[in-house]
Amino acid sequence: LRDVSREAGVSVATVSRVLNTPEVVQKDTRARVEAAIENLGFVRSAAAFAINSGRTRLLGALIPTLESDIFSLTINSIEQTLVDHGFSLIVATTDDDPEKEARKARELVDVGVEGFFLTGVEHSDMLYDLLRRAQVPALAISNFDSNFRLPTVGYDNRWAAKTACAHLIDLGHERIAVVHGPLMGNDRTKARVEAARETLGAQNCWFFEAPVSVAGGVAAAHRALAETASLDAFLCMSDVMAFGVLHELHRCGLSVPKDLSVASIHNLPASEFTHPPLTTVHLPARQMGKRAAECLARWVEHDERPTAICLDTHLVRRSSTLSAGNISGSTQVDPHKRHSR
Amino acid sequence: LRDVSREAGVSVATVSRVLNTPEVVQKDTRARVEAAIENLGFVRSAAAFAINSGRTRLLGALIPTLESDIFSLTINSIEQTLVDHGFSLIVATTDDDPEKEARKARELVDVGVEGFFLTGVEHSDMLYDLLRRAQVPALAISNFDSNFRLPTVGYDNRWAAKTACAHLIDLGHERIAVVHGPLMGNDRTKARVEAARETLGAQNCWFFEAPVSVAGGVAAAHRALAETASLDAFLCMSDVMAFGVLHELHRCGLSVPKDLSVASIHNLPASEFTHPPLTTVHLPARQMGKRAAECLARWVEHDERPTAICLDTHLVRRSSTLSAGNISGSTQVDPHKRHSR
DNA sequence: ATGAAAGCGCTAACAG
DNA sequence: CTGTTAGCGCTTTCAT
Repeated sequence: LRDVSREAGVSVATVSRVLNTPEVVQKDTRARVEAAIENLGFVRSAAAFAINSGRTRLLGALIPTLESDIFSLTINSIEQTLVDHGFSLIVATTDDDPEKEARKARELVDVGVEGFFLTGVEHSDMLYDLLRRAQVPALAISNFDSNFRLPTVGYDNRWAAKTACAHLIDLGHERIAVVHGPLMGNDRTKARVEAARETLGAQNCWFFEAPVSVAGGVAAAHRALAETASLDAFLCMSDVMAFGVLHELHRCGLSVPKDLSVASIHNLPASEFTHPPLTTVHLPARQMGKRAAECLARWVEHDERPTAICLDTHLVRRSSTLSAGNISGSTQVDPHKRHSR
Repeated sequence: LRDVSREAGVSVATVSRVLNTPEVVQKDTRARVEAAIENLGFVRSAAAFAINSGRTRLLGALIPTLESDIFSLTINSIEQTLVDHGFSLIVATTDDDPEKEARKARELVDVGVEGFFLTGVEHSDMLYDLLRRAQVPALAISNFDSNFRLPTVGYDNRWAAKTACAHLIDLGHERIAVVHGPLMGNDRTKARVEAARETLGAQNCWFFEAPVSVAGGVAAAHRALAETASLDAFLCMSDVMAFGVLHELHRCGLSVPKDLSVASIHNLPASEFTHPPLTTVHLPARQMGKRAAECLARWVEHDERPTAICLDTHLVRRSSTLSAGNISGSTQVDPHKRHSR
């Protein structure tokens, strides 16, 4: 910047002005300065700018993983929305480990983020402590809880699970295998599983935990089929696992929804095109990203602490569950055919 | 920091020391300072640190989108590897638009990134200009080209396409529908399509462009079936599109691989569990992320400009293409059954 | 409209 | 081992 000022024959103050408030500097002076900047290929120091303005225009997102579509969809949406507000996004993955989350949060504070997107409502005290000390606004996504200490922008995971359960019950299903990812450190899954147990009744459901992946779904279905007689339906806590369940069921010669129904939660773009198309509870990942980004941007920018936002979830009925018209007696005796319709 | 020094009754220099080189300061002094830091909840200013050290520990990734598994897998891997090197990752999406890419790159330079991951080898001059002026190292991923002006860490897209084509030809297929995403701004797709045209022979293949998504694959397959008689096989330039093709074929009552073969490129985690499991050319996304992250970290840290890295790709044969044993005459006359075996 | 000068919060010689 | 001091590169009064 000093070089530029010399090259243009003006003071550093003037150069700084054409950088920040070009309208206050005379036209020809500005032209000269801009030429100098161009010549010297000057790029202003981010650090120096930050130290004076107190602004870094950096936001951080702490998410379990990017390998799950639900999060990559959300993050993509957050990033795209943030552009319009002039922010850049640092992503950090936590693998649903609160310790790791706190560690990475610390690193993000150290590089100067002005705000955080956290996932869920289960965090370590170290993280809360950091947030308080560094005075950094933080939003929790993927969950809705108006009583949580941080503002939440998300959906009601319990409700989503209940919706799916109610649908299965409506269809007359009674014996249900619930397939879900690791409970450890994952409050969203916990909430869904708990809601399922309550809605279905503990004696009507069997729980199978496996990694959140297609392969995990395959493994869970395999175990469910082996360990549980006369199942009516599968309820998966995430679509990717449902993909695996569908695959395994097909491999075993079981027909969906004729022999068993499969319902899920997420509604990923691919879920419309499975065999058969998947009945699933839609979770508005993209919309959530957008709303969360807007909230945090406003919070950081205008110091307006947002209030919790609850996004709508709803059942998308497709053909992996019986259509109401089909609920008439069948007389299958195969152990894996449903025993009640 | 001044507050801390006052609270601890030492100079700011000492406080700075316990922050950076704690071992050089006396045990009890250090304890006092640390207590003061704890009391006041002091967090050092990232900007001030950066202005002095000249380091931000920030790297930027410019990718088309996070909504495609191949990129989210890569980014996930990059982020995880970077942690070990003490870097944080800013992600910015470009939608394969060089202008947008250059704009975002500019923003990233303005927030102080020390290095870039770019996608592919097609970029705007503005971007190169920026890279030169800001003196920021940049790596190109998803592609291998040892002659490219920037170091590349990727795979040979032409070779990947050729591998898939060769497999289809080996199987005796002659009339092939090539399904691919938008060519505009996407050098990876261009390379694959071009290689396919050369390998297959222009008179043996038909090209169908659609969005890179399952729905896009469905649409492309629909058009291919309607517009082209007696197709032998589908070659998809990305697995997600193959998922859609498989779906549409099944919907039309066509059997894979009996009536038509389907081959693809990517080998996503889900591709093992389609119906039938997908024959596809494996692209090592995670490994690429890891290698790229290591290269860029080393470059930024030790000023060692890396040399291009070409990662291995290989065909993963599954059942969406005929097994060699099956290549015997069939006498179907349905217009969409293959005419030659 | 422009320049001079005082910091921003911290690090790094250099002195003691 | 610890304190003093001079910046780092820029923004921002306050004069002119």
